[in-house]
Amino acid sequence: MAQDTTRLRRFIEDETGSCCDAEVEARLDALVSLGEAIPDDCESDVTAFKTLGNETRYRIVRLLAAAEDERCVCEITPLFDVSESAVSHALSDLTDAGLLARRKEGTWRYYRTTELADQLVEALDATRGDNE
Amino acid sequence: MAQDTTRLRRFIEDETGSCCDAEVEARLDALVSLGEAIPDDCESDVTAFKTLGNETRYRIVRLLAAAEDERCVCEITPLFDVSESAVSHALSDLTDAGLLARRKEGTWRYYRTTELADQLVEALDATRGDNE
DNA sequence: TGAGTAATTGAACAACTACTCATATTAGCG
DNA sequence: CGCTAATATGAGTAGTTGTTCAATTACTCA
Repeated sequence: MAQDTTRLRRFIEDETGSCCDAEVEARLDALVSLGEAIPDDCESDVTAFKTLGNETRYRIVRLLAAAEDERCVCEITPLFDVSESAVSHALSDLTDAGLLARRKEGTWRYYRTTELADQLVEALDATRGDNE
Repeated sequence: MAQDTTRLRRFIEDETGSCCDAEVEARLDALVSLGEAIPDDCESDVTAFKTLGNETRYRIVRLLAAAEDERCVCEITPLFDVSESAVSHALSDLTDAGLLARRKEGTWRYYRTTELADQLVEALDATRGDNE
């Protein structure tokens, strides 16, 4: 936001036949306030998406979402072709991103999906097959 | 999937008091088939998330989702602090990921969100504020 | 057809990521 | 306590990404 608006001015001229400074201003303001509809915690949204944008982490979430229940780390690890450490890192990142929750019981650790993860997975499945 | 299962065996012993090979097998199979509930186009899911996991791209999607209508590239560009080229790359990546659709009219290009993008944004907003 | 404009594309490179290996933490048990 | 097991954490590094700059395409109109 601090860019050249000559192209936008020409665009408005194209639409309306003419264009004064005030119109460019008004259009920009309207766009900016649309942009401001973006929630404050945009950063955490981006983090959630970024965290799901990796096959190992995404598959862990799908597994736990399908399970509809918590699972122990030792149940999850054998399903993946990466090291135990990599799975542990993945679980930890997912938890930090608010996509998984953890429970300890002795030396075992159980993970389950959060509401956020469930909603995102559901949103994806809802549009699956649609071509738009 | 091809990992050590000694830990899983001990886990089952812990739960049930004892554990034979068949039980370990059965447990693993159950977990594997949960894993197989993961859709085939998992890769495109990961791509969608990865693409939203960047602030520039995410904010473009939020903007267009809030607009509930198409917008010309020249309207979008001035709102962002990156180069025109970066916005164009972002729009292109989002389109490839199935999150935006494009329409040409003369030299102007219009972009709008797809159903997939709308659903994902909505899923996020639906859980906003929840602490789980 | 040629000048001018909107948008896209490709190359280059600093910044970031995802994994592995080694080590640390935490818990149960003799 | 000291041993072992389950998981987590940190450092290192090969590979990936996001941006910019420069060049290109695609369209309009005189």
